[in-house]
Amino acid sequence: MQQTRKSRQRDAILNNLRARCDHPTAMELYLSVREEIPSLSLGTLYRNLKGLCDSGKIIRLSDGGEEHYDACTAPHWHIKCDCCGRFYDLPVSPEAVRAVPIPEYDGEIRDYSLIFFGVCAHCACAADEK
Amino acid sequence: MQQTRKSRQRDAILNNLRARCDHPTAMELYLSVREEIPSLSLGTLYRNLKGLCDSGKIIRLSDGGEEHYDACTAPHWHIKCDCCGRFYDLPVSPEAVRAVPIPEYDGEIRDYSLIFFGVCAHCACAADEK
DNA sequence: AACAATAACGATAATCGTTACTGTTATTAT
DNA sequence: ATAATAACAGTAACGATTATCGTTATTGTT
Repeated sequence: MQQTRKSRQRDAILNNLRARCDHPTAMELYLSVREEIPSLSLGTLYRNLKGLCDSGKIIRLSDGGEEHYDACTAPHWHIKCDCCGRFYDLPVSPEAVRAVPIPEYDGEIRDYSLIFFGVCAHCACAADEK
Repeated sequence: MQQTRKSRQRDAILNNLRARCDHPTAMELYLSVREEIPSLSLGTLYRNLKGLCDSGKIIRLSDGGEEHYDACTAPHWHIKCDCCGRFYDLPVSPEAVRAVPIPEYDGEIRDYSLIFFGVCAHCACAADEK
């Protein structure tokens, strides 16, 4: 098993991700953490992101292209802008979370991923200006 | 704009996908369609999959790794097995679909993707046998 | 039916996000 | 302090997807 020892790199990665409200890609996070630790290797970033996901400290957001990462593990959903590709938080009440019906299934359902798609306010404005 | 002319390759791809109940990856589909058209190029497959997605004739299922494709466009959800990685249909009633709460959002929500995760019946059985 | 325009093709190279490998460094228990 | 090894930096490899390019096939027009 891994990630038993502490490391400055992993702390910096997790702290950086926790301090931001966007949902950066690995590269965006890499460039940002490099401002603090210029020697950070991309392999180290990916290795730690994987470990942090496995241990449930961060969440991976998938939609075909690059992965995005989120350090907020409280229940909330996301919207991805069809236009700019960014992920945004979509705060939902606990009641809404509970309202998602868990289907009958001849197996075991453990979790789900719910991502909305649309146009963010920023991109909608940009379109109006044309 | 593209995909204005008909093509034997695209028809074969779409028909193949419609005839199956699994949710194949591009490579799985490629190998299958090649049995009908051995000269089919992988580039042609990807180009047509993209076009078919854009025109809404098929659906792309994303979860980090390879993409999976589904020719069923009627509303239904999916479960991905944590164990074998396969996607399965999860038929849901129209009422269940309507039960998903659309959050308030300062932009425009157009669609959503809901994927459940768990263990399929097949993998659960395999685990029991150990 | 022949022709011209070009969408679509097959083959293959390039791209790019991610993972694996290798020798070195840093953490931790003894 | 020492030894064991997790974790690192640097870099090569991987794999799914996309782009390029010369050729083929479809389609509207003579």
